[in-house]
Amino acid sequence: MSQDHKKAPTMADVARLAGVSSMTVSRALRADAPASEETRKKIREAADQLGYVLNSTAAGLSSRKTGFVAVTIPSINNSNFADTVRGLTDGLNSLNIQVLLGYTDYDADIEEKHIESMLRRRPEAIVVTGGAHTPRARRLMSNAGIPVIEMWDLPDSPIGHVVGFSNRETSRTMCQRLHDKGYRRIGFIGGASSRDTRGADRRRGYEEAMRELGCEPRVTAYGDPPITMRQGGGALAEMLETWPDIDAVLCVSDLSAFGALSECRRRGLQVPGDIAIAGFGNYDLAECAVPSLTTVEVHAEDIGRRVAELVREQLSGETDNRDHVTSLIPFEIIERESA
Amino acid sequence: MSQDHKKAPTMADVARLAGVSSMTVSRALRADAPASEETRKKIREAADQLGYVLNSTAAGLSSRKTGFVAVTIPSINNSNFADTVRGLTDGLNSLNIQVLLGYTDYDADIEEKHIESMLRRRPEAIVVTGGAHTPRARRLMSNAGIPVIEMWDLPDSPIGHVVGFSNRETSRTMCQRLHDKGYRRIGFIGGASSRDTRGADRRRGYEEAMRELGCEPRVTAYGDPPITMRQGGGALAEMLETWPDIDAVLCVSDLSAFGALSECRRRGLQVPGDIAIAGFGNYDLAECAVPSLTTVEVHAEDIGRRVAELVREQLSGETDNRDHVTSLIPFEIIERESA
DNA sequence: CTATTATTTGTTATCGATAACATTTATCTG
DNA sequence: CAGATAAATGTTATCGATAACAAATAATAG
Repeated sequence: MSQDHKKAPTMADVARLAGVSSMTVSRALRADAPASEETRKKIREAADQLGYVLNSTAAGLSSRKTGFVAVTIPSINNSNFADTVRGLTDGLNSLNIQVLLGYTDYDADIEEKHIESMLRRRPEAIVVTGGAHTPRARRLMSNAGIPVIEMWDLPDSPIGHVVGFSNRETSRTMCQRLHDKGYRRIGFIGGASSRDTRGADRRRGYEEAMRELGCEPRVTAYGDPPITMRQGGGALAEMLETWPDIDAVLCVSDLSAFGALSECRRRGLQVPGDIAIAGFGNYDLAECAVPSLTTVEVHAEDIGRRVAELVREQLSGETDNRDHVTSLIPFEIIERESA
Repeated sequence: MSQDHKKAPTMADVARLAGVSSMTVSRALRADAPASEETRKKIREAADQLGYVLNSTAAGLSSRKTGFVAVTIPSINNSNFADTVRGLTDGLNSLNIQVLLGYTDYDADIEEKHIESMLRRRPEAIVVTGGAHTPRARRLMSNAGIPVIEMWDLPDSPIGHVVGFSNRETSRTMCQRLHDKGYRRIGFIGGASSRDTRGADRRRGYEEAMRELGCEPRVTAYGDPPITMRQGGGALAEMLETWPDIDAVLCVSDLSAFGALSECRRRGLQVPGDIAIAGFGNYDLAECAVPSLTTVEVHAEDIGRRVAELVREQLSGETDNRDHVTSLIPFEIIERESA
């Protein structure tokens, strides 16, 4: 139970106890390195007895393999990104590579800080969300000499590989779908700032689609990203104030869509009778809400899995980061009750 | 744009360019170490020019300060834990300490694996969720020679400090509240396995309270933890099958509570008229749902902040881990429309 | 049974920074 | 302005492992 007192045993300590050289210990504790089963056992016992835990800081310095990949996502508390991280983590698990996560809070400056401090730890690859970075962040990543992957977006000038989809296209498609169903006075609810670049892209797609369809765009920008459920409700109220005749609302995410839906219920508005509502992300919530939400499924976990694959390929030298491979992860519209 | 080719510049490279010793570079790049403003500037310029990024792997090996804390949480996609991580991250930020996160998926064996691989990286402290660990995990943490903090629970035999609350008590209190409101045939919806020890504690609290109140406990265990919204709906259906006369349901989390709520809506049951529903966690969802959910607010972010404080105290030597400080974070019942 | 090859183990140098100590340069004091 | 104190910089050893090379031991072939 004593702490801080005795310093942690080192490989040399284990070697001494087992009566071998520390190089043999190093080898015995690694699965791939050659060592006889006999000594392996002996060494494992000695290690156990001392409570030895490998110091991967030292190992990393020496071998130049730190065994982790740096990843930044905008928010920890977002089902979609969580799914991506899960796919990524699972995919890298088999390579014995861990994920070091940084949350940017949709802020490029925070992202830059994270990127820098993560790079200090010498990750074997870096994965970032989106294509909008500070110039310095771009430079840092480009010069790091490791694979760089941007995900969840299709940047105009990618740094390395890309795994994502067109957010613009998702809302264009959804608008088209709403139009096909006969809705004409379609509004858009999203965040007030463009910090959430994917949200901003969805809005852009909406505006383009509306113009192409000959409809007037009606945007209610409300709150800082990520726009919450409650803000979704507030936004709907504001929207009804401005355009009382609205007949459908496209929301930047399922969360705001649910907020809007709840606001409708409180006001006694029928969904989709009086107003249709569509979301984005296909959160659990979308399926479970009453009425269930029409939304966009983006296969977030697949994004993570595909990123993991690319990381693996690049680390094993099969691919070069300069190839700028772009993996499109297809999205799909999930039609449910709300629209 | 070239990668992999030139190896990253080292401190020695910067020193050479700036015409000083590498020790001076080391000092100049750290805020606390002594160095003249003049050389600082000169060195920063040289570092910029070379695109130098500190290698904190090497720094950590030498200084025995890795600048991060290991944290395990059951699930990344859980609003409560996300809040705790936010509080923790923010709190440690001022100390320039990062958080390395591991997700255990409510599995003690996975937790053990994470703990081991995290300890290899020599964190300056380790924070784990709950008090249920494998014997080996306990041993590893005890022997690591670093502060250990268990959170979100009140373990019977804590390893070091504890920051949490009694999950049992939350559901006892909620049961009492429901009873006060006149409900008597109160059911409980939770996961089928005891892997989620906090969920199991809540169930235990429910059962105790029911017995004390002279009511029969009615538990529907459904699905692996964490029980989802959809499973909450399924559980409610099952519960109504078994006990059609139920008049209130206490759910292990707001997610399952929302699922149950939706199921009620689909069946045309009034909430709280026909059935009252109470959740746990005070997710955004709870406030936004119609009807809004009565639930338990546990101040998850405060837990994280308090953990960060304790880490700071221990690293600065103000507290000793063997003191076994327990910080109780008070919870509260949020009464809303659903019960 | 010797020569040859494969397997296992050991030795030494090194990864890139910082601690600890030594030295030089600047600043202050009477 | 000498002597003492403080501030800035340099030197050397070290953190704990692994790579690269070398040696010893075991296995195989002729």
